[in-house]
Amino acid sequence: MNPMTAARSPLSPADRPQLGLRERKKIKTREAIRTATYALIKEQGYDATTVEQIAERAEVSPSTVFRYFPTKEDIVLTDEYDPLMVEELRARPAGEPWIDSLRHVMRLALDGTMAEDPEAIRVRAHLGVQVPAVRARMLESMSETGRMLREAIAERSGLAADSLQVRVYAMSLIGGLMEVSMYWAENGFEGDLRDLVDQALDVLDQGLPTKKP
Amino acid sequence: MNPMTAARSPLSPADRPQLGLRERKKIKTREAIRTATYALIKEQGYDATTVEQIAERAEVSPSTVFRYFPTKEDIVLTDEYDPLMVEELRARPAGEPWIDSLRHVMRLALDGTMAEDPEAIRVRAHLGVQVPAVRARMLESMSETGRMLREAIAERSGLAADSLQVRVYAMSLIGGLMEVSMYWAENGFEGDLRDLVDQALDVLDQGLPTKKP
DNA sequence: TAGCTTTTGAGAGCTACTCTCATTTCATGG
DNA sequence: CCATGAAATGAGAGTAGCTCTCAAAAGCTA
Repeated sequence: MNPMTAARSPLSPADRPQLGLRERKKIKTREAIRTATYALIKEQGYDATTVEQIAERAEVSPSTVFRYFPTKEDIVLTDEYDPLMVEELRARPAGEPWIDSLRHVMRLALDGTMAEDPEAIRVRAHLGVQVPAVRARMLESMSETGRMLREAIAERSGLAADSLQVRVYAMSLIGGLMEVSMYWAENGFEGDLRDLVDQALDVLDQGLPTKKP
Repeated sequence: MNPMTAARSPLSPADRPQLGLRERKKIKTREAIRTATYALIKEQGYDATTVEQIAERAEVSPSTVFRYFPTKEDIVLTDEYDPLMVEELRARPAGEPWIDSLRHVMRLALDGTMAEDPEAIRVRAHLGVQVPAVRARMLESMSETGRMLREAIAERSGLAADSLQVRVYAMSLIGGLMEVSMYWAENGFEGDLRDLVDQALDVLDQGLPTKKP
């Protein structure tokens, strides 16, 4: 799920001789652009950072930046994990309630990311709160993930993946999960994100705890 | 709620002498810009329509267009209803389950819009499906509405409006409702949008119908 | 090393959007 | 009804994201 996923490729460094020099260079360039972007944003903020500056620091031309990332927001947000998560989701036992499957997959993704680049996850959430364009792009990319979710839900519920019910349900999950990282960032990154996700999934599964019976 | 709300001001035409000439002109200009935009988009599509063209057809300068609408997307999406809906929501009896309140308010807004400008509602949904930027802006504006929703939910649930639970719940409703208009547009605007909203609210309230017990 | 393919850089161009400043247009009190 | 102040407009320059084209550079293959 996007806002809480790794920035750096899981196949990260370029020290793998089985790939041709060309491929290795491409990976390096990608990383250079991202690193430069993160650094500049940390120094100057998102809006004040231009693609030209990013290109300069990454030692490539602006054209190349756009060749690697379709938009400036994508430099911050792209992750290579989503496809993996979908597989993982599909691999869960068919009898398992989808909320549990989701819980499992989310935790997996979060753990993986935390281990690899605990900074990125925070930076993203933070930018999501501050920069509308980034938040928008985040929602976009999450709703793409939502489309995949549909199928998993459909399989388990017996409903059609493109039925109104399944679509609404999937998108409501996405919306709820999105809000978690917003909440986390707005409250100074307090607490363990994974616990927050758990709580959110409880709400999404069972509704709000009824406090006045 | 945004994507299904009126394009034209509920206080529409400029034939109200109690307002000064200045105010009446402003309303007229707003309408001229919106009308021009809708027409041009119908002719050429969203991306092919430039702000310059809009300005020309509306007989104002491009500067003026941006003075009235912060972004091009806003020309299509802005509505003056959201505040009204929040009031309406708050006016519902305190004992009523919020889902019913929401249902009521949504139906109200939809009926109002249908009566005033049945075209706009379709155009918006359609653009939401086709143009990522518009969809993004739609989501943005809906999540603003979601912030208001929080308070109504908080009042009725006894939880804090800014608690994780309430925020997640509110945003999941928003996500679900957003998906309705996407679904509607993608399926050729078949069926009554209000019925679809009703069905969506059922799902959001009770979860998916369990078809294999 | 020669020839082919892919990647890159340079640069022109478009458009959304911002800002400034002079001009016009409305409002108002004498 | 006109003079003065306030608000809205237009013109224009400027920025930045993003696209496209084309020629040079770099890696690949034989």
